Amino acid sequence: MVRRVSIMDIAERAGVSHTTVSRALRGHTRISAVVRGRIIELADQMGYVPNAIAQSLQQQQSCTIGVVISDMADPFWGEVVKGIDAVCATSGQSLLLHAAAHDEKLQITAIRRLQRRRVDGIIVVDSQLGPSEIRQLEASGSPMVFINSQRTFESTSLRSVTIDNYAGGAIAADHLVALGHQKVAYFGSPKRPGSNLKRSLGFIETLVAHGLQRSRIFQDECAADIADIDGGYTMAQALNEPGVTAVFCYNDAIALGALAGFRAKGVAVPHKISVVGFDDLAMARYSWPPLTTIAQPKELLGQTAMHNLATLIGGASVADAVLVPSLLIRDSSTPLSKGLRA
Amino acid sequence: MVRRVSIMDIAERAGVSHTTVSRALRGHTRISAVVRGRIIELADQMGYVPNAIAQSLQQQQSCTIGVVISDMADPFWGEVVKGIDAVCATSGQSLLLHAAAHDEKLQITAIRRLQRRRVDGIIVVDSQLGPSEIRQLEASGSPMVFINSQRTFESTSLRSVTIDNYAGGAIAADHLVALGHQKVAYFGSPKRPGSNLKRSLGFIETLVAHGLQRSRIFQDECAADIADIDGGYTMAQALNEPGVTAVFCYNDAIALGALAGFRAKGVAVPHKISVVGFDDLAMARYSWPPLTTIAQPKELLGQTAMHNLATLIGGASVADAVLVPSLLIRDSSTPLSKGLRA
DNA sequence: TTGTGGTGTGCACACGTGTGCGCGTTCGGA
DNA sequence: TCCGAACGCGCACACGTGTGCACACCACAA
Repeated sequence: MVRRVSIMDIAERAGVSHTTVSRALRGHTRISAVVRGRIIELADQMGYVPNAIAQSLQQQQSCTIGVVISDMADPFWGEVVKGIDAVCATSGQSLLLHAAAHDEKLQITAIRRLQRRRVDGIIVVDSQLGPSEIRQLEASGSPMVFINSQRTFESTSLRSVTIDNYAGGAIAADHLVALGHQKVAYFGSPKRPGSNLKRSLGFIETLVAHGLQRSRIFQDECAADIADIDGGYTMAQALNEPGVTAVFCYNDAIALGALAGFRAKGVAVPHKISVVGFDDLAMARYSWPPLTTIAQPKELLGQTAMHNLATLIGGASVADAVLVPSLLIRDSSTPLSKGLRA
Repeated sequence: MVRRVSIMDIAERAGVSHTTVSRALRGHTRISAVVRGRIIELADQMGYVPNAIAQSLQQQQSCTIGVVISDMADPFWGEVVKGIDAVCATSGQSLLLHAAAHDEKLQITAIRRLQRRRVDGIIVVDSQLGPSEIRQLEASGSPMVFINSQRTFESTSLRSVTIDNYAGGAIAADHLVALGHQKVAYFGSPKRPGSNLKRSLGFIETLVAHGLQRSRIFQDECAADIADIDGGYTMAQALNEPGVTAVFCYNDAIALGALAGFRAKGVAVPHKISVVGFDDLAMARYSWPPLTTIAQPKELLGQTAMHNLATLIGGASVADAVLVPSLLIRDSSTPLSKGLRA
């Protein structure tokens, strides 16, 4: 930290007390115009840069938001953070970012570090914390918002913003039924049990509501210790239920892997089998074929979280937010009749 | 910022001065074992969380690194930031992130904000600052490292980490020549004139060195006001030089657009034309066909930048770093003979 | 002349932490 | 017994900023 000019330095040069300098620069009313003018000019000339750290200490607020993210390089979370930042920028907040892979200990450590830095609030994306950790965090008193957390919780300082996973599954089911598919599969992931269950439930129950028999809905799940994309590849290879003409995947990563798996197997997508993903990753547009998917409003997710966190910091209360995903039709899903003709 | 327990509170409860508490917690030597034990226990029991803001003020260093990034959602920069964070995490630093789109004013504003926060150093990724702004920043004295900046500069506190763009272009040329291509094109972008020039120069001069005539090297450049991916699409559509069998693109975004453009035009990649990109975006793996590209070591870029910045902060001097890209062969490029046979 | 009210400025403290210096105590050796 | 050294701890200050209160000054009216 380079030694920089302080208001004391300016005060000395201007022949006044640091109090006057502080007031002049912050636009206090009862300062004579000439003194204010001289101080402002002097500050500019001396290259004064206010010390936000000292201000934070004095004001008891840091104007900083802590964000805990599982993987910095994940484009999905990148867009969420973009949404968070957009709101922060308007309110003059800064973003303190900490990575913490999918590990409870690491996440807790990251949160503790942010609390040491006295952030005004914390946003945790993709949290996998258990009930005991959450209780512990609640005691710390920091306002927190969890985005797409796998658990729900009841507390005054802890809130969540989630996507409606059940609705997402239902939308996928509606889409495939509308296309005429009669025998379908769900490719799940055990790594995020909460959302996986809801997506599959929304999918299956809606299919049943449309009159499909449960015996015509096949389910598979990849191993927990491999990457989703590899899991998708494996499940596509392993799928040997005759007559299955459509697959709904837990997320786009699995779907992209499935596309590769079906291609390697010689099964044409979408002519032989339709594939639907979830998330709308940036790369879903550029896969072959471009992926039909249930799109999450990623930036909105971040914006909403930040907005609600600001409310929490302000001392007011907010409700948990649930955002609805939307169907994005591309080329990896097609009507059954057309598929059979091909 | 919630009111939290301070060392004064602990001191009061322990019946000692805050000095003793501070020393006990920081592992000072000349503190009796029993007092230290009691204080540590008390601190734990009272839920003491050190105030990093006060520590920063006292120690005159914030243990915080500022990062200015053009677009939070850009997966390329996501990986770079991941590299930065990896090094930061080992040294206990935190990351203060500010977004600033491709705009000199915004970038300067972001840097000023970080300086107010008294970050120990700043990393600017994808800077587009002009010479006058850079001179201005130099005067501010903060150690800074620029990643893939479009300009070079000479200063003690400013350093750069860049990819060897010329070498990247040369590698692409070597690859296409080795595949037997005799007439090729370069799809450029005017938005980043510095790196665009170097990539094209490395590409063209190497081709010439391999004996190719300049008249057999076709160049195009997209408009500055559209997205790269759309530019790639347009250039692919517009390409009507007969006999061109390979295209090297300024980056993967243009290459992905070109893939779509050629597909729409009915030109098969790679059978009729080979396409090579630059960057190795995550989605380059999942395009159709998977994209051959000149891969940038993105995480290494971030790690190196952070490493050099730490050296700069430590008061030592470092040289500018230049990293070499590598060829990543996928399916969008193929030998000429095979292409003609197909 | 005195009282009143407004204006401009400074003193002193607060925020939470770390540390140089000094003081009192204890301990060991001569 | 005495003295120096080591030990254990607190005072007071520093870091840079903001603010409640008090004070001096001026203008104006009574």
